[in-house]
Amino acid sequence: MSLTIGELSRQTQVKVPTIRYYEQIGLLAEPTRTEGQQRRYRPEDVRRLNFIRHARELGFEVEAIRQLLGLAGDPDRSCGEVHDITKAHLKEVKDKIARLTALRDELETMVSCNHRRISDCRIIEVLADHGQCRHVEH
Amino acid sequence: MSLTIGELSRQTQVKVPTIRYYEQIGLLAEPTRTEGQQRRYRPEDVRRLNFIRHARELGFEVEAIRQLLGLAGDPDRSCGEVHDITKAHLKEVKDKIARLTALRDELETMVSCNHRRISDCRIIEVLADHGQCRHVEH
DNA sequence: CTACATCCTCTAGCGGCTAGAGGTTCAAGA
DNA sequence: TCTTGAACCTCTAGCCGCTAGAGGATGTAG
Repeated sequence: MSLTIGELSRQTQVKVPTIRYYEQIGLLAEPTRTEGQQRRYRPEDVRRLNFIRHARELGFEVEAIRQLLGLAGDPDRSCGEVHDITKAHLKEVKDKIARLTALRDELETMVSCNHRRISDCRIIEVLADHGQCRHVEH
Repeated sequence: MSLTIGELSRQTQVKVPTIRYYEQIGLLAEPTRTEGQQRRYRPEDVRRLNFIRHARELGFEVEAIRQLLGLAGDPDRSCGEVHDITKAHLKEVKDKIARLTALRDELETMVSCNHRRISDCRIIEVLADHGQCRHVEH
């Protein structure tokens, strides 16, 4: 019925030390313990930890997850705040994509270097002098 | 003729503690010192630090920059290795863009939540159960 | 009852900085 | 020449989100 930390780890794909870390920073509640002080988890903890893992995979910061968990535990409130957190995160993600796309274009230009001696290498030049490249300002 | 660490900082937009940190980890050579132990930089150091800063902005890791600097200091070698480092980095950047784009789409679906009570909120559901969403595996 | 996989706590480390304490140096102005 | 005070110095500790390892205890299958 109850799970060891290792079983919880296997079911959620979250590493054992990470589970303990989440408990330490208060993302996961302290589970019950056996007489020998080993942690035993309830099946619901799988769901909560999956929530955390998925949110982390999506790039939510721990602090944001903490907020989401707080809101999620209060089923009668409007989900406007949840919406706001997600929207803020979406904006960050879009910005990051824009910056990486500019970067990708710049790297692609750089990679067109044609293997002469270092002293002629465009990559080195571009890195040494920002003005040399068509850099999209950020 | 020589620059204080503050002037170097202003010219390169790299913060003073970061310059000292780069020296500590061996990215920047130890500069000359005044009698009172204050650092004095040569104009060439501006160029080297700009190289480092730009490479960092482009997302190169310190270790990669160390390699690039080593290669750049050896003007007679083929720049094939430089090319390889950049290409590997380009691949990473492309992968990151792909993952973020999938994430963006997922977040956009989530944001279409229509502000009812938390218990109906799609965002919470999606986070709680990975299977609910059309997630691009990575 | 034994073996041994898994668990426990605790501490330290990673990358890439950033911040602060507490003290010293340097250059400009009086 | 002296005095300010901004900028410098070193050192230590902290940030995030884990990850690794030491050294020892527990739990379960055979």
